[in-house]
Amino acid sequence: MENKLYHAECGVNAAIALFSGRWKVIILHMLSKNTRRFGEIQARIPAVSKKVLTEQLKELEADGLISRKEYKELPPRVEYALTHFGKSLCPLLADIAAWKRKTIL
Amino acid sequence: MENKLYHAECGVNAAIALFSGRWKVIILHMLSKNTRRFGEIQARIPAVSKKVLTEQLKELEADGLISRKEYKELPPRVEYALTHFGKSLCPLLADIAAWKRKTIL
DNA sequence: CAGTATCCGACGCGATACTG
DNA sequence: CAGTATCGCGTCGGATACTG
Repeated sequence: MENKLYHAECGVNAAIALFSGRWKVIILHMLSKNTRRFGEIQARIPAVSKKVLTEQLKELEADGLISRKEYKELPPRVEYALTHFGKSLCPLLADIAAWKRKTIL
Repeated sequence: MENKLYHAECGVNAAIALFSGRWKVIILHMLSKNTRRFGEIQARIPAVSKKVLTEQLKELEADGLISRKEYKELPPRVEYALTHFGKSLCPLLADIAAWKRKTIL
């Protein structure tokens, strides 16, 4: 993208990309209440497939929004949690929700 | 989407969809400063094709974020402007930009 | 349990040519 | 000037089967 346009949007698109994805907002909201295991997340989002859930979690982790802790046990156990960065996003999502509510009513 | 999940995300995904799109943030930002004609918008975003620009403008209009006024002249003239709803979105985009700046630094 | 591997259809977006 | 029509590609997400 050209510089003029970059300054116009000020990274908004890049920021949006961090939490746009079919299940990311739901995952972030879920983890804001509790650390969760992979299976728990999947159980609470019945419509998501393992492949897609894995992808979304990997992207969220790569973007620094969530952390992944693997316990070397048998059977394996993995815990996902919000990072500090991820927690900082929650108020913004609340603002977005509030904006939508205001305008629909 | 199921009800439980709907309540979890509180319409955030739907709200995000209103302004996620390759050029929507840039268009909204541009129109926040001035009413613009189709050709002016295109000239300021060289990378966008007519087809895609038309699509994005139509979606923004359908979502109530911008208005389209057509003057029956020859050659044709069309003016795009932010609606009140569209203007209400700008502070939110600024918040998103601010969030991103804070965390990158 | 927590993933991978593979296939596939839908959609977003860009390039190009044509039109009232 | 402000579009429409057509084509094609890349990415996203869903379905299913397999694995350490």
